[in-house]
Amino acid sequence: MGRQPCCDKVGLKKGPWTAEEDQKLINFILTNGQCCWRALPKLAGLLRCGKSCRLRWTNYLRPDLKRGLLSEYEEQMVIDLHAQLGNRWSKIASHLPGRTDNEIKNHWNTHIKKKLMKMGIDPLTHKPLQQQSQQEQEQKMDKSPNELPETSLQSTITEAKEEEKSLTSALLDYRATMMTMDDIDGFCTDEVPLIEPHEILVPVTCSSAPSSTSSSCDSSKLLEELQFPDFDWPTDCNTSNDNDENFGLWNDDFSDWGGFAKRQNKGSCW
DNA sequence: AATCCCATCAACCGCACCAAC
DNA sequence: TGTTGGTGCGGTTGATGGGAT
Repeated sequence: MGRQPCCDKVGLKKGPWTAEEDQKLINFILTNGQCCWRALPKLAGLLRCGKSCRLRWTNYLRPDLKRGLLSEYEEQMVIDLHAQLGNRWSKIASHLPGRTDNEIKNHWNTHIKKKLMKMGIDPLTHKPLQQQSQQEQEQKMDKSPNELPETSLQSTITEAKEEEKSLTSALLDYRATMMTMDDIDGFCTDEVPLIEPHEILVPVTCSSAPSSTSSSCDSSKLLEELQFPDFDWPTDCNTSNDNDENFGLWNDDFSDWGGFAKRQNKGSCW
């Protein structure tokens, strides 16, 4: 006997969220806290499954989310953390306050992967591609040393390797710089520390308007305009409401939101 | 101006994990 | 100890916008 589906899908809405749905969800969570996602849609008057609500909240509506592209520093952190943790996006995201696993995963697949490939780094192993292919070749040689034919391709490969070498050293230089920054902050990626929000100094270039999909457009407007009635906003944030980049300012007082979340989770489960 | 193609990212799906019983 | 239900996670899909032709 298989598992029950997370929700009976009959009559439930799918696809992009409307501003109205967003508002319902936000209002409900801010009033009641997050708890029992399965029951939430009914109680909040939403025709969505609990899973969908949770995802919408954690990936898009949470007020502590940073919007916009990842900074160079964040990107480098993602790369370093990925080297240690692999595709454990939620773990990686936990080191980048205001970023979601989904966001990081998407950014990895669309930007970082390509960037690394261009630099001659294998995004899976984080090793230089040439070194990897050499290893693979050696393995092949071990298996069948006489099978490798000398082809004209090899000279081309050598040229490509030279190019890769320079790219790789460029990357290593870059990483060394980043490591120096880490040293300054007392951050060593080997330890994979939890970074306190106040330690993150990320230039918020939120002019990087939130994504352009239909639902997000509606919702970003909603988020800008929305007043959260029962929510104790950090003062910094209130003072910056007239600024389109205000989401970034959450970083300054992220701990307050953490406290809020804890409070909400602790006490107010209906 | 119309169409095609590609990149991006929000949202979905299915499985894994964990706590409660 | 096994079962069940709730939640979290990672992979994948599909809608959308923008650039190229």
